[in-house]
Amino acid sequence: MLAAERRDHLLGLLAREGKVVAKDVAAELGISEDSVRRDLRDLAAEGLCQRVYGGALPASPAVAGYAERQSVTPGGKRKVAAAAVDLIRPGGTLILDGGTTALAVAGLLPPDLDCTVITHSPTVVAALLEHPRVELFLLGGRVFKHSAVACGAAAVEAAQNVSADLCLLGVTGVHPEAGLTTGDADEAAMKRALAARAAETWILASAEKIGAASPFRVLPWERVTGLITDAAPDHPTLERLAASGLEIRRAR
Amino acid sequence: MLAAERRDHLLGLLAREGKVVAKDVAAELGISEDSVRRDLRDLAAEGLCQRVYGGALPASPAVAGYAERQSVTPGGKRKVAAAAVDLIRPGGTLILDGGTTALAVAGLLPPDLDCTVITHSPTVVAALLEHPRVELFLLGGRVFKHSAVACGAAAVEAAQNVSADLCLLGVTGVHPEAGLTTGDADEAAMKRALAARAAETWILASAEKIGAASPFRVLPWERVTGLITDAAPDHPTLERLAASGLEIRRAR
DNA sequence: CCTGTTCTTACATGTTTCTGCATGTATCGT
DNA sequence: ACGATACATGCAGAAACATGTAAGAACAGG
Repeated sequence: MLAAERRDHLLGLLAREGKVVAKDVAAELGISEDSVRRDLRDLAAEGLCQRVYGGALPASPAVAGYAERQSVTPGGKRKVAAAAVDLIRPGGTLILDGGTTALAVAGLLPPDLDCTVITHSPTVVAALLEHPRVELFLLGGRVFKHSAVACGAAAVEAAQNVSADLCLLGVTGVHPEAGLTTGDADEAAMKRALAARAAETWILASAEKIGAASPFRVLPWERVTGLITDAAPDHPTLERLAASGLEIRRAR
Repeated sequence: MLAAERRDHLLGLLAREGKVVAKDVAAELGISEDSVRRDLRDLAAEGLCQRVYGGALPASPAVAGYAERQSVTPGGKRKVAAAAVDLIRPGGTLILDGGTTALAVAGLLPPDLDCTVITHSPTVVAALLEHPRVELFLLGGRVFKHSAVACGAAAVEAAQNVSADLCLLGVTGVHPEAGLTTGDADEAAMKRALAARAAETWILASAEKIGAASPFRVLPWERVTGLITDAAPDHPTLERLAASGLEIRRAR
């Protein structure tokens, strides 16, 4: 049992079950509670979890989503990504956000698709390096390590120099009152800047994001063309959004 | 048991089981743990795995994908990269080029090093995302897929807004007459722009580059602080360069 | 075929890091 | 307030690590 494995195990438990009890994990893995506590303390120091008496809870929404980077793309995100690919027109220009859903979109682009992809995510670039026809443009800036994208003033400024037909944005929260939200202020500003440079902006949000709210507002609904999700159409949040006129496309 | 076989075996284990425990592999293959550790260190320097206490874990897909595409990765690059790391001062700002040698530098940065890394390579960014203390700044622009770096007018312009203490550049040719050369004109211009923004510029060139020449000139010798290579000091090209006053540092 | 060189590998050393236990302290539930 | 549990700290043994060194294999040149 490598120390790094323990760490992953703990993060996995946090993501799956929403909590970690030091005593239980120690018994389960056959290690001392001290080691579990030490690991949790380290993870908390990195902002990956929140230490509480008896164990730990997932990190605050501001940094949540970091841990999921390692794991495989869940089915929901893949469905949403597949539906988003249908929006892309050959020969066009696409602004692609960072995050796992956008990364899934990159992976699903058909090999014969001829288009330009603009992104602030090095990960998306890496995923599309092998693509034979896509032209890549990278927006630079200070790299926000938690979500692995460029943001900040320089990145926002770089975004002013591009324009596109379509912008696909991921968010961490879609809420009737709070609107479209994400966990970091700079990231929110960057998404806003991206959306402003495209003729159409679609939001990609797998089911677990619907009804959730994060600290920072990304966009008002008026700036959004539509929403793609795999959540059931009768989800109360979706019904309210549809009633207010937002186009909602169901991924399946 | 050939060294290359061991390497493949380790990569296979990483892919199949998601981890490698140095002790176990040593017992399984009947070799010393030192050899396993050496191999893992080399693989980590090439970005093919991530070293952890007790063994290794798979590298992030973005880095592994790029590193795998490079056909030959001679051991010399690791030595050159290790020598380059010695030039980096804590708290300083470093401009890091793209390419496998620069990637090896990124992989060899000590975890306790506190510095800012500016790069136009998404791969380098991906390699340093896990680094706990390094601050990352990404220079954006059109992505040149062959070498996976941002270049072109936008990237050169972005480079004008940064400055650093040290710039580490890779080249594909080091030749007494042709000078420092590389295979793409835009890439050469980008390297030139990077070098112009740093107080010191060092060239990283493993042995096979010495005496070679590529189509496009990167920099005149006057703009270069020194050269790091693992080629023998009595290499005719190096002797000529040293005679003309260039500082040459031998990696071993 | 021989010789000197280089590279690789294994071992030996000292250092660092990890882990579990012991102690004393803080916090929780009753 | 009390006992029980969780916690932080210090410590010691163990494991992993880096480094240097020496023996052997592979190689190039004569």
